[in-house]
Amino acid sequence: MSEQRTTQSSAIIGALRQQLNSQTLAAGNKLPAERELADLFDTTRITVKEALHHLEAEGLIYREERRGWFVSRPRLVYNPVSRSHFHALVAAQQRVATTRVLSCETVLAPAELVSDMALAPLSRLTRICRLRSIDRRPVLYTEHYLIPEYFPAIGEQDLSQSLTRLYEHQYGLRYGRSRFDICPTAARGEAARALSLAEGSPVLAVTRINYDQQGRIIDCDREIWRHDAVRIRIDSQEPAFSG
Amino acid sequence: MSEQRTTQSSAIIGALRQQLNSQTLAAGNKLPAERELADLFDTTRITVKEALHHLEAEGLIYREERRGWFVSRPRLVYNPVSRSHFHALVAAQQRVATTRVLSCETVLAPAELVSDMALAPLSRLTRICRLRSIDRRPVLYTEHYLIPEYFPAIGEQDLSQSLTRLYEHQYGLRYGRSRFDICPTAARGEAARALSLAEGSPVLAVTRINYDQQGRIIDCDREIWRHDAVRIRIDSQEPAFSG
DNA sequence: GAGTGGTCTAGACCACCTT
DNA sequence: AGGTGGTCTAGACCACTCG
Repeated sequence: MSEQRTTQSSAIIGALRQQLNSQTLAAGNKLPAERELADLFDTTRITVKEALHHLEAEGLIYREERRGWFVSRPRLVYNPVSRSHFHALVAAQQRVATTRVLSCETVLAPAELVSDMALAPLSRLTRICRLRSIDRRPVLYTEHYLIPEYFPAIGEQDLSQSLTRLYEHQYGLRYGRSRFDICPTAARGEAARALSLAEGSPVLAVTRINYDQQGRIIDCDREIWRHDAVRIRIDSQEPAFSG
Repeated sequence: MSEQRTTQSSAIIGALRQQLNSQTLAAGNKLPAERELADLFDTTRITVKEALHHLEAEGLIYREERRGWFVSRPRLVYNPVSRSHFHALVAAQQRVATTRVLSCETVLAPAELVSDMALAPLSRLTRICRLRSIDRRPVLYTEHYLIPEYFPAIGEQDLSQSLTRLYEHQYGLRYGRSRFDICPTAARGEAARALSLAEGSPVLAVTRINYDQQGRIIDCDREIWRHDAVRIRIDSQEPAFSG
């Protein structure tokens, strides 16, 4: 029944958790350096890291590469099904959103998308990469893959706005049904760098395949969320077998 | 543009990833012991652990406490909105499901549920804890909190079956709407022990508040999934602002 | 240049699982 | 009893960020 063996690292976790709960360490604050914490708790950096990784996994703190550890802010409540615009959603939760366009180019369709989007082999897609921040902290890296035929000259548009809105106003395309995949995994490559995450940090990947109102696939988007920055909330009105 | 600095740990990650892709290490296999890997790659256990944690975060391998590291099986594709029964869902994906009832007792309502479920302070709830496995591997720990008045003598029922079915057939209660929260976090306490996860391992928490067809809250359930065992898939038929 | 985390060495003892 | 991961020591150098 031992609720928790008191290891050194769990003692550190407990102490920090208390400081976090009592707001002594408030959202956005920087934690003391790992070496400083090691001195404070009279142990080594490895043990301190162990404790920090634990709190990171819980989402209470986060890292920025070589900058230090920080106290997480409340998670954004996000409903991928409702398609609310990112900036509006963030504003509604009293936070400040920014979007930075990283790139927009034509690329060979990645192998997994060829099958997911039912493309001809060696198809080309327009890829738009963006980085979105809340309160100046990067929390979401997105890649949109568009069928080029439907979106001529999209590179000349303002891509920092809602793409959903752009699709509709500029190209007359509205979403019909979509398929979402939500998958906990690890940050790698471009996404890790953009989010200033260490390779292998836990993230939440949301992949969406979008159809228009005629049932044609029009694009696919991959969202990589910092795992501690988001909570997905979905309201279902009627269960599948109620009728 | 350095795609990946070649640290020792990334070399180990690469080597293991290759073995995993080529099925040399096939799903369910046990990896060599950490000490053995350290010898193999001529490094220390800490560096090996670093690499293993990385692959664990990606969901390619998993740990069982003090038993070793194993190759993950394909993720279960799960749609929480559709409410399909766990055993049926798993069988449809050519896997074998088992359910073990851990406990069923009356408890004081946890503080967060008092507000989420709009209960009177110090209310009592019936809590049912279960552990569900796929192909003999525990992957899902669930806690159901029921309003006791609606479910008299539920402790005498067979609780290893679908509770949804039991609600309907035994108590005449059918779900109306529900609210889901999906949140990546870390395993703690009872859930960690039941899933034989180390405290702090990443998990996916799915919390659901269920209303019946008259709009009364009837129960709340918390699901803790091993993060590498599941992929959530939701098909949306009509976006919120299409009509 | 100072400070930070990222990586790494070469060990050690302990708690728990398997046989 | 022997093997495994869990925890820990006491350092070290490197790469990157920031002022």
